[in-house]
Amino acid sequence: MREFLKTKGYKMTPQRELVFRSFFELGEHVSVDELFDRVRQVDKAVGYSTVWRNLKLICEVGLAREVNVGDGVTRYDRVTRKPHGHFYCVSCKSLEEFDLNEIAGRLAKVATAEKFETESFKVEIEGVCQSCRDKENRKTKRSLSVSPKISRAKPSKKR
Amino acid sequence: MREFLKTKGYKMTPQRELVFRSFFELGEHVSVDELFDRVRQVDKAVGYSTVWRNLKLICEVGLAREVNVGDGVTRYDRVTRKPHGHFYCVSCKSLEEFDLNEIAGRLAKVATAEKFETESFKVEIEGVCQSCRDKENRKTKRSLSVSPKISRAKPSKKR
DNA sequence: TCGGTATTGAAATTGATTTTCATTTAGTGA
DNA sequence: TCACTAAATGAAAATCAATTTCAATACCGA
Repeated sequence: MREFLKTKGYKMTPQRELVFRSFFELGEHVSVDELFDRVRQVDKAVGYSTVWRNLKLICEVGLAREVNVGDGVTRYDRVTRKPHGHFYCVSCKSLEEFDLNEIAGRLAKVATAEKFETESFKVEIEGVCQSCRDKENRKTKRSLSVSPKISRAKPSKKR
Repeated sequence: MREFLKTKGYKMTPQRELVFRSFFELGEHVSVDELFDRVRQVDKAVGYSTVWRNLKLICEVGLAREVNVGDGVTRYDRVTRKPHGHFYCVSCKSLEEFDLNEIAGRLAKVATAEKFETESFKVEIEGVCQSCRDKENRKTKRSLSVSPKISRAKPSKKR
């Protein structure tokens, strides 16, 4: 890793190493905040911007990609050998992956047909996962819920 | 439209009508700012929040969807009969559509297999469109460009 | 070890999005 | 038509994630 970065003109620091390591430990769909929390568990002195910058760097060198599911927070997805899409559960906000093998091929074909030079795909399926659906069913059996008109509640957060 | 909204408990106002009309005139991938500008051309008195709220409302009643290409601005896409994906040109930031017919079918199959209740799909292909590629080619013939390390320039803006 | 450059951390800034609140208005029912 | 109530409006403020600034510090090659 150190060598890899060196060739690109970056230096290695303890903070950077910790951020990189934490990111790869956490795996998929990590937000800056999540990564920050993780890093802080090990070293309370690391600043938020350091985590942010290094996460960007991980993308920069091609080891991760941004993922945007429309809930207002950017997530970072490790770049793996296999292309994959995401199930995004609008209820519990969870993100699950599914294989994109065969679909990717078709997308590539579409792009080529349109003379578009593809860098990457993003495929998301939004909906409700099974466990949320089960929960919902149990609930509506008792009380008929009324949904509010316009609202997108967001949990608050402290840095 | 008026009747449609009434059944859902919403009132019709001149501002709302203007926002709705402007949105459908503009067509695809509209940002709040773009819509706001358009509305203002007709009526200088309409507030930004009114435009914003009514754009949300358009989504709420199912006539539009949010689209997020990761450039920091949410766009709103008219819901049409045909499912479509987007080409996002990372160079000129343009968004073009492509037909999703056959791919949508496959995605639906994947979702079903995973017991996921699908609400919608998002399919994006990121890359470089032909005209940008042409421009790029012409440029690099003269000077070898060096890309900056970390940077994401954003055009500034005034409300 | 030394020097130049990259990195860090705290705080400030940005820019989009969302909410607040006082005021106005649409639509309902008398 | 009139009055009333809930909804809508507009300006300004608040929020929130993302990004930049800047002074201090740490890497790493010579």
